[in-house]
Amino acid sequence: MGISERKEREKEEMRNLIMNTAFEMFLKEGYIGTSLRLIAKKIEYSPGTIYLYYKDKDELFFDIQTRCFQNLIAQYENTEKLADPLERLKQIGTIYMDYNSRSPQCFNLMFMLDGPLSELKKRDRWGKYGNVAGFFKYTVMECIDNGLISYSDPDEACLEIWALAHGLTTIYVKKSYEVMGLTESDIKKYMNSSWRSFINRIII
Amino acid sequence: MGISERKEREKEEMRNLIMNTAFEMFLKEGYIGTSLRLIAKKIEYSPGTIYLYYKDKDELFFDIQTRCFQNLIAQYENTEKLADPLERLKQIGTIYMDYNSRSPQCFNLMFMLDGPLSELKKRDRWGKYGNVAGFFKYTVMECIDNGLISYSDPDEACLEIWALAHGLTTIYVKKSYEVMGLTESDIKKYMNSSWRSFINRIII
DNA sequence: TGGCAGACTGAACGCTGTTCAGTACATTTG
DNA sequence: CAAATGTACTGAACAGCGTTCAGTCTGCCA
Repeated sequence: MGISERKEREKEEMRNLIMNTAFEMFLKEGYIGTSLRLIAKKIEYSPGTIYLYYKDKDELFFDIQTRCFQNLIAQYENTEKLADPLERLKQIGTIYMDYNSRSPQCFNLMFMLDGPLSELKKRDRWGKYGNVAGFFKYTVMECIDNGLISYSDPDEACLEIWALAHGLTTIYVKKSYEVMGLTESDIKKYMNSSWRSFINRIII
Repeated sequence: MGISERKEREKEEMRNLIMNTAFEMFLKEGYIGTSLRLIAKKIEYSPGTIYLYYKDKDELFFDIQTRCFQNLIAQYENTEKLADPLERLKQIGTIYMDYNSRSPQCFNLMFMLDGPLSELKKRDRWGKYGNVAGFFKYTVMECIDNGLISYSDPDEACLEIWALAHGLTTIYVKKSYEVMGLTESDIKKYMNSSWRSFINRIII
């Protein structure tokens, strides 16, 4: 059945076309700025067509969110090779803040928007394997097991360490540092020093 | 000129009516869920009327955001009386996380939405007096001056301490803890312990 | 070659923020 | 007191949004 296979392939290609176009537009304009009508116009199809490939906007942006997570994971390619868990932990934070600062729209979609995130939970994508959280938790546990950081509960350790990096990133991306009268260059500098100082505090 | 005064008063009352109604609806339904048309319907006026009192939706929600900040400030009424700056610092974090967790929509408006925040900057509301940031910074500086916490740069100290509380709150409000496979009761517990443990780490 | 299945369209629905010509009433003026 | 002015308000209209669906068009199979 070569024909049905070709149709399957064409369907896949169309989904990819929509996804790639949507992702590109999303990076520039964000979630709200990327309408299905504009995506349709860009790929020169009618708005209704997108609904033949995606149930609704949420489903499309769920896939975009997944890609954002994959991109984040990809940043850790070289980090995984590091033998020293503490060194790994340091880099995880640095890379996390760096990637999210450079891709604020991805950060928004992954952690700031309510919609797609709840979808993520339903679909149970937070598996143990191959995702960022798992890698992070594994590293933290290794640090604890080797007596490198002063935590006993891995979950609490993960949350606290993540919260700092996440908080710094959020403050940066949302420009909340303006509340404190700081400039963008201030916070960029402080993000690095704060992360270093925090790591030093938790090292045994 | 009693008439013009009455008109002034009526104008003020109308603005308050819009604001109070909008704020009430906003607390329940959030920024996106609160449309000008629904506000207009609730106060039994036409949609166009709101534009006689507010330039646009952003300006209205800027005022709502201001109220959110005022409410946050109000939480610190008793805290300001504390003589011990370290005790004050502890409470600032606890109250911050508590208030924002109980009023997630306010938290969103204050720190997650892009629009009104940039307006805030333009209008220069981040003054030194009477706002949360000022009180926080003053407390941190007092801690440093009295040799209570191991920081030298007040700005870095503020940012790092805030980042932790802010990160924990963000993770809670946005339910991002689900990424780590944690439940809501988990994070509630960990938010308190993480804050305590962090404070202990920075105490000299 | 006729019929069918699937891809696609584009108008339509109800929603949004926003604008503005027109109305209706209160106040000021002649 | 009547006319003119001013202002508060309306509601239809515009352009955009996500979404639906009757209808069309085309390529495949019998």
